[in-house]
Amino acid sequence: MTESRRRPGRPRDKSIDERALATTRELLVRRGFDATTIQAVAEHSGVHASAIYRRWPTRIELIEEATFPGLNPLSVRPTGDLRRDLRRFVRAYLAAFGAPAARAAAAGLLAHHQTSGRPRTPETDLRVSARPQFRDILRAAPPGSVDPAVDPDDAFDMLLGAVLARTLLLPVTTRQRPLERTVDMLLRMLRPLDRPT
Amino acid sequence: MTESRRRPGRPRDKSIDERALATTRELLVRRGFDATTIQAVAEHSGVHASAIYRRWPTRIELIEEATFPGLNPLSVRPTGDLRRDLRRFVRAYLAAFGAPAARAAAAGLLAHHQTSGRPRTPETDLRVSARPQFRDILRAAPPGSVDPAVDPDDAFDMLLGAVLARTLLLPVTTRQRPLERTVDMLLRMLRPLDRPT
Amino acid sequence: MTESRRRPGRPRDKSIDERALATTRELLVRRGFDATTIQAVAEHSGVHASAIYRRWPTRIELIEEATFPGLNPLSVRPTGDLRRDLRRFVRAYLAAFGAPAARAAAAGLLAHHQTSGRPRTPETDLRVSARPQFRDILRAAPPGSVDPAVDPDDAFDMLLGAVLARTLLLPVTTRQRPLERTVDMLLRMLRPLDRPT
Amino acid sequence: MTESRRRPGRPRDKSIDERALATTRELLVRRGFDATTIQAVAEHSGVHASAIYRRWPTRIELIEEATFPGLNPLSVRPTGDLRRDLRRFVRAYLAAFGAPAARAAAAGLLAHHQTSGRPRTPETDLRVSARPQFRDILRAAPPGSVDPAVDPDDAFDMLLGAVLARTLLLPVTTRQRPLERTVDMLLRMLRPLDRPT
DNA sequence: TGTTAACCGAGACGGTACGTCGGGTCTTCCG
DNA sequence: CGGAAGACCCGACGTACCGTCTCGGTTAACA
Repeated sequence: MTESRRRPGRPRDKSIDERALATTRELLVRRGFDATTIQAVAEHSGVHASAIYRRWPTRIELIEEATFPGLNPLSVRPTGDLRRDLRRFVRAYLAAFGAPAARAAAAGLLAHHQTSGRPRTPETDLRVSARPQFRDILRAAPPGSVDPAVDPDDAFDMLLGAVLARTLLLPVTTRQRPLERTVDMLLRMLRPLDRPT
Repeated sequence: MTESRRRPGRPRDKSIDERALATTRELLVRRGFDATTIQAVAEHSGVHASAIYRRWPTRIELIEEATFPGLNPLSVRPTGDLRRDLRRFVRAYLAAFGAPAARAAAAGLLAHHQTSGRPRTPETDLRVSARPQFRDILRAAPPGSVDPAVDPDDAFDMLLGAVLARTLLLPVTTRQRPLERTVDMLLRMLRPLDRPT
Repeated sequence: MTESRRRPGRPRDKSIDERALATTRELLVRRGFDATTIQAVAEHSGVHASAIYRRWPTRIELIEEATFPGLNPLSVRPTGDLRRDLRRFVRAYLAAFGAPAARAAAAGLLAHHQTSGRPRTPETDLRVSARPQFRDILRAAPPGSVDPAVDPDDAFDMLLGAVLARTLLLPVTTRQRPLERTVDMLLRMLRPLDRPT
Repeated sequence: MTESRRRPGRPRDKSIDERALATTRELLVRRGFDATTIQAVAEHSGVHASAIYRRWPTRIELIEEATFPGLNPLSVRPTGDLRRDLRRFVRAYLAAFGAPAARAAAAGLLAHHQTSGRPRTPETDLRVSARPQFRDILRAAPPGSVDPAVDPDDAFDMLLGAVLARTLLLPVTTRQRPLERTVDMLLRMLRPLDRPT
């Protein structure tokens, strides 16, 4: 209810938000993070710079909203089929990071947050945290398929790293390693060490 | 021999290089990538800005040399003891990325190179490529300890990602996950699938 | 009426124009043309350099406006009394060139325009052209006091030269030759060659 | 004898002086005073900048020597024919100021000396003073042709101004007013006021 | 039917960094 | 010692963004 309180005065033009965000993404992909300045967005979008500053206090926040808008877009309900769950999870995870604009922005955002000093947990920078979902998947897996000695966080770190590596290191145009190979690596990591007859 | 030919003209003052690079690293750690400007380095180091521009045409190149100077500092001769080799490898790898200045610079450099358009292989951005050494280690491992079905590059990508994640995501001051855990994960990935006799 | 249309956007702070111009004149007199840099004006006036660049694209234009602001400040209505008209004319002319700041700037401006290549008539450099007024004065003189054989432009050139010489050659502090002597020289030049009884 | 004392060490290469001066004049004419920098002279002449600094401590002195080398090139022995003497005098005077390089340099040199603060007499800046010669000419004129009431310095100032005006105000390429007109103006100034018998 | 508050565009404001260029001085090696 | 080369310190140049601000004019909801 508190949300729907109409503010007095002239309402904002929603189309301005959209045009600004779309142009931001376009510039990120075509010109890169450094060149995605507020003035450049203003020029290319036709939205005046002050209308942009009215919505996003700094260019960082504009870029953040343009690339990682929602807080947690991942919601995969585990089925119990470990390989299938992991595949869907990795796919969803990559979808967030894999969008060209997101890939172009990720490193810049990380660089900025490196020093911003505000309270940070590892993944909040990119507004994507999926640790709980990952744990749920492992918990739903059939007994014997996941070694209880493996710390889920350790495995998640490896996965997060692999996704980041794909995102940050490869130019936007490069052909990506097939997703299935990453899932394989995960399964290998998780399975129990050996199975005494 | 060809190298030692004295160049004509007044020789450069080596201490200027050192002071500039040291100050650059210091600023990266204390103020972060964005604040490590050429003028800031000039002020804090006492080196005049033009002397800096004479050596590094742009601040990016200054930061690169300050943080990832040599091309390939990793050289680990495999002993055949897989766990030990991997441990030394990961440690050496982390040493390159783990230095506070390097951690502070890495994301910024990646962001910049994202669009610089010049020919890039995945790791050249940070001037660290260790794929061949990694393959050597796997090759030297005793038979039966590494599953031949595992593509060494897949495993290396996971490792690189894990290192990157530690580097980029955590603030400089954060306590790191113990290195041994990462080595464990790697060993799990590599070992052959057990077959019931 | 068309003039007074309010321009959109935040109006310029008029006091900035005044402070910058005043400081420019002051520096010209006290430090000279070469030392009257935009940064020096910024420092001494408290006006930020970017506010100066917003108004005058280059320091030459700033100095021009500070020293020879209007296009044609001379307007002397001839009375027919030749000596009196000339005296007032020369006085007005000297007033434009005689201001200390103008004297300090004139040579520098001329030096700059020597090569600027843009379309130039002799006096436009210093934005002072008084040829028409001079001709009016001669035309209004009583018959017989001005030799019709004298080309007014020739006489004007001599006058302009004399004024320039006073302006450019003498240090700002030097005592000037009395104005009346210059008027005398002009009258001598203009009068008819001889008067047959 | 004192002059010919051979200094120890390698003698200076005279051709360097000439090349530097010639290039300086060329640049003055083609690019103007501001663009005639020491580095530009070095590049265009092939003479290294340090060789130039060894000879002329500042660029101003280089330009001075390149444009107004000798101290007093005017020496016109009066013949008593006033018009002829004046014509030769004006011609000689214009020859010094009229050379393209000199015309291009004059304003700049004046601007510089405006503030240099060292003891200055009016014409020393441009190293040309011809007041004494001018007085000699008037003195040698036949009685009755020069009004004794005219202060020779007043007349000389008018002449100097006229020459300066031609030099400074007109672009290097402009067609000049014929010299004879200037001589006429001078004669008009000088002749006695006619008295009805 | 006005108020009224927030919108919109335009653009000025104080700042900071950029990378270039010129000024003169100094240091090195070579002839 | 002269010459060539080039490093050194210093400071001005003009551009580009940053994020804030002040305007006049517009647009809806509310009184």
